[in-house]
Order: sequence, then structure tokens, then C-alpha cells
Amino acid sequence: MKKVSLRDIAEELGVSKTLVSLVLNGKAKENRISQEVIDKVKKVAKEKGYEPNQFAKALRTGKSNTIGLIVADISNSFYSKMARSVEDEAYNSNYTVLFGSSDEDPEKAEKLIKVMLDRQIDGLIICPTVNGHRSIELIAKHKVPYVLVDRPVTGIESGFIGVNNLDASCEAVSALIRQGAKKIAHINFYQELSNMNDRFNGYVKAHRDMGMEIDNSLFRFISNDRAIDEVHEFIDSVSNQADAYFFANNEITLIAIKYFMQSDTDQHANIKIACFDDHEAFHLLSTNIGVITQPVVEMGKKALELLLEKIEGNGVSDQNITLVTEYRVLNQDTLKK
Amino acid sequence: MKKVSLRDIAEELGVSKTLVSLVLNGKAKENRISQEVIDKVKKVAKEKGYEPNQFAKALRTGKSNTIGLIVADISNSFYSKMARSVEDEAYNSNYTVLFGSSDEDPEKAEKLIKVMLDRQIDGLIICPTVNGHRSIELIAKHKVPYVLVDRPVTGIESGFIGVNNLDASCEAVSALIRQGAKKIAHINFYQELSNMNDRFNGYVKAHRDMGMEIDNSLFRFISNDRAIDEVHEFIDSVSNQADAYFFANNEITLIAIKYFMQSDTDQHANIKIACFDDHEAFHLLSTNIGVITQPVVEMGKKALELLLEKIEGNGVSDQNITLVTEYRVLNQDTLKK
DNA sequence: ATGAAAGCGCTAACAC
DNA sequence: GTGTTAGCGCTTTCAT
Repeated sequence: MKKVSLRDIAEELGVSKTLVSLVLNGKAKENRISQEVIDKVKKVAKEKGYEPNQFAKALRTGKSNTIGLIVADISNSFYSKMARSVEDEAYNSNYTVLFGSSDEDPEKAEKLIKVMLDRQIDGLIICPTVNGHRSIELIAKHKVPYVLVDRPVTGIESGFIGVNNLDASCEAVSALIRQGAKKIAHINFYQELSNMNDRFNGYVKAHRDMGMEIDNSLFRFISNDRAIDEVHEFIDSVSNQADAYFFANNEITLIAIKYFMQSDTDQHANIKIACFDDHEAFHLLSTNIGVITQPVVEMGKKALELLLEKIEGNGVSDQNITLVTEYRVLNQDTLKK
Repeated sequence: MKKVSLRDIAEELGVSKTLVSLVLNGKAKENRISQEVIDKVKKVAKEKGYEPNQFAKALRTGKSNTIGLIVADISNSFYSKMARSVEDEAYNSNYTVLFGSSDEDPEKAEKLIKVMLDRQIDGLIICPTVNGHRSIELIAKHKVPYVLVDRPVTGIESGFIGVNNLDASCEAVSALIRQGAKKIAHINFYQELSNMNDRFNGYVKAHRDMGMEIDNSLFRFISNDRAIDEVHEFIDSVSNQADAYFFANNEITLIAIKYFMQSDTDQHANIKIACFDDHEAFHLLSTNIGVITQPVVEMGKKALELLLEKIEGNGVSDQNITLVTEYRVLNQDTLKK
């Protein structure tokens, strides 16, 4: 059951490796190889269960038909859904996907990139971390095509797939205001990530548009490490005045809602909530919640499409694609629809 | 910025490729190469930013330092968490992970396996699909080490990582019975997957242990394609008699709970529920729910450990590792703990 | 202590 | 129409 190589087939047939290679790569016709030979070769190849050695092929052609995908955390539903979408598209285009989670750590991201470049990936889809410059430059230096998703990196010219963070946030917060909210608290991550900042800016803009002031004590940027504690602390500090909340992502939202539910009072039933990113859990809530849903499948799909265009070098200039989110209030009625 | 090869370094230094290779692979000492040369080589390699071409290396050595991971669906939280765990372990051991989702489709699984074998992975971790025999045999034929997770395949001798499906289910159902449930409905997937069957068997055993009968109308095996509709139909058909439910996984449970919540009555508040597999959404429920949690991180970790042992061929016989689940009732009290 | 040379399996430019 | 040849970049055996 040892591996069959081109040569084995060639020898068996008394022809050259070239011929076999040509036939098996579908280049027989354009090289005017006789049908008779074609059939013979194909038959033997099949019989012997020939499988080309991709390393040799890749070594020769420089193409691995593998792409890399680096996200913050594959176990997070947002990213795992995107991964799934990328995978599906890649599968259809005959690419395989290597993946890695950066944990928002620039060091780790850089290591992952190095390893993947080592593996001679043909291209890379990456969600940049804070201080992602260095790692992106690393990729660029290697001349490997890449596409950024979720967050752009300022100063980096490249393909990018994102959403309308600012407008979507503004819309969600405006909706809360229209529902009568006067004091909307906001929790975000303290990171130099432009998408997260835009969500904050949307929160600010909604207030400005309505001619409302925002008290500094009403919003907070928390750290990644102590997320849970900081959310709790902040909620305790604003629960007296706040009559609504806008959370910058589903992770924060989950922490907050859990905390609301733990509190003995039923106060949370009356609190208005809106947040960025959908989550299955929100659909099982008895309270209303406004949710900004990102078109995550579309994002993965577009990212891969763009990447393939760059890999196959159809001379497309780097595009920035902004997809639109959907805002929807989940409640008992939508549940029953 | 073109790629530097061994030869570039060798030429620059006026030495042979062999020497450079030896030094850079840490085999200098055992070949008694002079310290002076070692330093020189290392210095130049660093200066030029030498990165070995993994294809050439792999072509020569037959090792890719890449493993494959095939799960049913990477976007499912159970699998994405396992993937994360596998990834972390692999990362620490200098392996990269290729992944793919089989969608429980044997055809697709087989294609994925073929592609991965093509990529000359050093080993494979796989959650077998129904009728997984063929694909597993495919791997075996290629002499690539593999480890099965989640579900064993009868007749296949190999490393396997799973959990105590039968006992855990029995325990959960027994708990429902002790809480006073007389008519426990059960929904499972209609598939020849031994782990799912064991969950059904646990349900049966719990009844038998207590000397209770199970009416055939109380349980149902649903199909993958029409899962939602079939769950709804079944619930409609048993809601009169059932006073408790045991669901075979979190997917079914989510569908069911949503359906309960849609129904106008508040009946579901009084229904006792237990299920296999945890899910974040369950933690935000106001009703009680008994949850069997699989040690998913541990599963991924053990799977990779076992696989590496097989790859590195420390002659270990194929082990079957059964990890234990945890049963816990989630409710307002645990929430407040 | 160091190097020459073979070859992993494949592709592609160039014969014939 | 088909074959020859020359590598891709690396490791490894065997000389020296």
C-alpha cells in the first residue's frame, strides 16, 4: 500500500513522467496527446490509486492551495460562524483552511502568522488585534495576499471587510431614545480597535443628533482580563440613574444580563437594552432586547472572495467593503411570529 | 525581499548547504562543527531572515507538522470549543491545524479527508459521521494516525475520546424522576450514532431502574433536515401527557425551549427539563434546567495528546478514553451564587 | 570538521 | 504527439 508516484505510472506504461503529469492535470488536449494514451494513463492512475504529492507540487509551483484564518477566538460564536462561512467558500474553491486564535494578543498573532507563512499559505484572512501593525507588515513583507476583517488597521492599505459600526450603533441608540430612554449607559472594551470605537461614536452621535448630553459617568471602557468584574462594578455604579443600556458586543451583553438576573429585584424587566452582535441566548430572553446583527456569513464569504481575487491576481485594487447590519428588537412577539 | 534559501547562506559564507542545514537544525554539536562556523552561520541566517521552506522539508522528510480536525460543524459551540482546545494544544506542540466541517454528511467527510490526506497531514482528529466506516478505512489505508472523538465507530480499532453517555443520561433522567416526573418525553436524533443511542439507552435504563414503563409515544427520533418542524410536531403531540423532557443535545433543547416560550400559556415554567450539552443560553433562563456538561476542553486536549503519541509512535496501543460529564441543575439560585 | 551528491515527486521549457 | 532535462529547497549518506 505504498504511495504511487508519477514515475510508477510512467514506468508501468513505458512512457514519460511528463506525459502522465500532463494527462492527469487535464492538459492532454492542449498538448495533442492521443486519446489512446490518455485513456491508458487514466486507467492505470485510477487502478493504482494515484494521489499527487502536494508538497512536491507546491514546491514546484509555489502554490499550496491553503489559506490561513486568524481570528480573536474560534470558540466565540461570531468567529466560529465566520470560520464556517470561510470554510464553505474555500471548500468550493478547492482551498483548505488553517486556523488560529490570537486571543487579541499581538505577540500570539505574530507567531501564528509566522507559522502560517512558514506553511506557505497562499493567502490570509485576519482579524487584526490591537497594535496589529507589526504583524500586518510582516505579512506584507512576505508578499502574501491578505484581507482584513472586522477591524481595519489605520495606515494599512489592503482589502477589508467590515460593517457600518457607527451608523448601526447610532440607529440602535436612537431607537432607545425614541422609546423614552433619558440616561443610556454604555459599556465597551478599552482597546484601540476602530470598530469598537465607532460603536462608541455612534452612541455619542445619537445623543448629539437628539440634542442630548452624555454624562461621563454613563459610559465605561473595560479591560479584557477583568471584563466580568468591571461590568458588575460599572452596573452597580450607574444602576440608579440609567434607564437603558447599549452594549458594544454580545460578550459584554451576556455578562450584564446575567448580572441583571442575579439581582433580586425585577428591575431589569423594565430596563431597555440594545447591543451589538446577536447571540442565540438573546432569543430565549423574556425581556425585550434590541440587537444589531452582523451579516457574519456574508462577511466570511466576501472575505474569501476578495482574498481569492488577490491570490489569483486579477489585478483588483484593494477594496474596502462595508456590509450592512440589521437592527431588530427581539421580544415575545417576534418569538411568536 | 525574495526568499532566502539554504544555498544563499552557504554561498555567502563559502560553505556547503549541508553545513548550514546541520547548524540550523541544531545538529551542529553531534557533528562536531566548530563553534566559529556555528556562530557565523547563525548570524547570517538571522540577518537574512532565513525561513526554511516547509514544502521542501516536508517533501524530504515526509512530515508536515500539520494535523487535521474534522467535526460535524465548526460553528456549533460544542465543536468550536473543542477546536479551540485542540488548537491550543497543537500550538504548544508546534503543530498547525487544518479544519473542516462534515455536516454529518459521509460524502463530505470523505472528501474532506481526501483533501487533508492530500495535504499530507501527520494525523487526524475526527468526529465520525453516520456510516463513517468508509471514511475511517480511507484514513487507515493511508497509514495516517487518527483519533476518534465524540463517537466511536463500531468495528474500528483506534484511539477514541468520549464521555459516559449512558450513565450521564441515566443520572439526569433519574433526577427528573426523583423530582416527581412521571411521564418524561425524550427527543433524539435519528442516526446510527452510538453516543446518541447511548443517551437514549440511559433514558430507558433510568426508567427500568425505577421500575417504570415507557410509552412508545413518549420518545421520538428526529431527522437532521427537518429538526425544527419535527420537534414542534412532537411536542404538540405529547404536551398533554408529558410532565418532563429529556433532550439528547443542546440543539434540540434550544429549539424546544424556544417553542415552549412561544406558546401562550406559561405551562413551560412548570415543565421539568434536562438535557445533554451545556449552552450559554441556558444560563439566562428563568426556568430550571438540568444540564449534562461535557468536558469539551479536556476532550480536545486528550485527543491531541493521544494523536501526538500515535504520530510520534511511542508504541502506545490504541486507547479508549472515557471522560466524565457533570450534571447540574441551573436555576435562579445557581445564577445568584 | 566539512562537503559532494543523490533524491524526495513534481512541473515546465524545450527538444525531437 | 511524446520525451529529456533541469530544477524547486531541503536532508542525509558517504567521502574526505
